[in-house]
Amino acid sequence: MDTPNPTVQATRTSLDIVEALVRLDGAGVTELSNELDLPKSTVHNHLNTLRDVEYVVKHDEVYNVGLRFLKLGEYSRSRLKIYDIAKPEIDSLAEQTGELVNLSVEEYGRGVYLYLARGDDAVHLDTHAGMQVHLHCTALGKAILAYMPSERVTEILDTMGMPARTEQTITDRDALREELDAVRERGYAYDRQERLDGLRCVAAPITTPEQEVVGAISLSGPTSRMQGERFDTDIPDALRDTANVIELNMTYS
Amino acid sequence: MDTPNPTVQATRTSLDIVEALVRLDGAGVTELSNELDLPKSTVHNHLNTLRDVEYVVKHDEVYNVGLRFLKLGEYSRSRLKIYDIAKPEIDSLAEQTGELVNLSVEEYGRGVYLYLARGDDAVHLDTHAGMQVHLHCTALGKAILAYMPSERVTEILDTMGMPARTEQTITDRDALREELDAVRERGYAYDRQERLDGLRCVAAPITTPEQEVVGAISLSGPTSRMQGERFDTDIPDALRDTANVIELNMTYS
DNA sequence: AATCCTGTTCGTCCTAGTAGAACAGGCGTT
DNA sequence: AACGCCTGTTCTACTAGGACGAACAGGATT
Repeated sequence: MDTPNPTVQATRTSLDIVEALVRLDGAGVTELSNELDLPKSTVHNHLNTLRDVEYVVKHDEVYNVGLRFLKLGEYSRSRLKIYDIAKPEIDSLAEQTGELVNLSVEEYGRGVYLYLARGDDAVHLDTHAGMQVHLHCTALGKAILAYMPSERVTEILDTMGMPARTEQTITDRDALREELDAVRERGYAYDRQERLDGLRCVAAPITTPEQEVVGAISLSGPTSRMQGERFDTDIPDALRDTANVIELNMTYS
Repeated sequence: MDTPNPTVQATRTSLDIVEALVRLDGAGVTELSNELDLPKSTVHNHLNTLRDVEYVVKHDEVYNVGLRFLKLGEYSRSRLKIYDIAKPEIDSLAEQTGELVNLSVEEYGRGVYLYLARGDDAVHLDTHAGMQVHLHCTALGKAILAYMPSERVTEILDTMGMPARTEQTITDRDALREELDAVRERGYAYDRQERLDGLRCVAAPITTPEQEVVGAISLSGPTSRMQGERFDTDIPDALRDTANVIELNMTYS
């Protein structure tokens, strides 16, 4: 899986260019050529191709990614059964609590946000659909890790590492393992400012009847509102309720 | 623009494979090989590459597009200023009218839906974010075409044609030109079952102070509810109001 | 007017992607 | 239980075609 099998360099280059366009928020040929350390003509060829297939647009000597990606992105999300089913439940939980509620799944060892629902008092974060996060430093991630086979957890930690995001981030494997044990016992996971200072989250896993985890839902809020009974029981209960509804709808449809 | 300049074949192939994965809703190597008329090993190489860069996932011998596209798609949309600004206005218009309200822009001669807001009574259509439609058969499209330079309209009609979608679709150029004149006079466009039977839409363009069109908003509903004063004045007025708010926010921000 | 940016085109060399066949493993059938 | 028929994967060779560097063309800035 990590071994570089026979592979298509041109595809890598094209996608590198697309990613650079995102990173630079639009760019010209020369800029990309410098950024990626490729000859201008190569960059130009790829951009021509991407434009020809209508994946990239050009306005006034500035290239950018086109809306074909929107179509693909929407498809990549909607093909996941969990998205359709969880969306309305998450919406109502957000409205009910006023907070920010998220749906995410694991892909390539990272958590990917599928959908975010904002209640009236929801915090404003950098989170957005499609965003990737490390699993070890989020409630979502810990909820997912806790219900994964132990070997897969090891594998993920090996490849992704456990970088510190805040002072509170768990960076020790054994500590994380203990935390995951606790998550399994409780049935939900906490994030106490482990990814962002001032932010606390609670997350519940979504599993199949066979106890295979397919994703997680979480609720995020400022430390000020996330404490006491609300943080200890009310929100966890609400999340587990919602998770249960989603699980039921997943199995019977 | 249509001339096949020096171009990267491998990139085309990779994207062909991705599109085939969407079309087939997930597929195996052999299936793709048949669908695209390519050697199995070539398909396999591309899939390996796409998997290595984490754009494609594989579950049980079935390949599918991954969530990296979600990230790109969300970016491709959110980088358009009109999206951020129009979204809340459209949400409130949908809530207020109970119908389906859409935001779209033109790209490569087609209309692309950026966002859809559903009111309580909204019709259930095939429309989804990222979907592409012909401009000549939708209210959205006609609102956009009406405010485009005439040569660009000709160019688009030349490359895209004017296929009939229903009995009502305008398939004659002169008739369309007249319709576009009427749109400019009224300030909004109609679709009277021209794309889908039983569906009527009203659309208003979003323009810059220099009268350059940057997109359009539309409202769709069943013919039963889209008639009389509501269809003739109420909804058009509401759309123009919303469009004006969006235009103002676009210029002053 | 001359310099210094762009983006684009051209032509060559050799890489590296394509193609086809052979291999390996599961599943279902007989 | 052994066969055939699917998969996906690996291997090897040939040569198509993509990477590259330099040259070209057009604006803007000086």
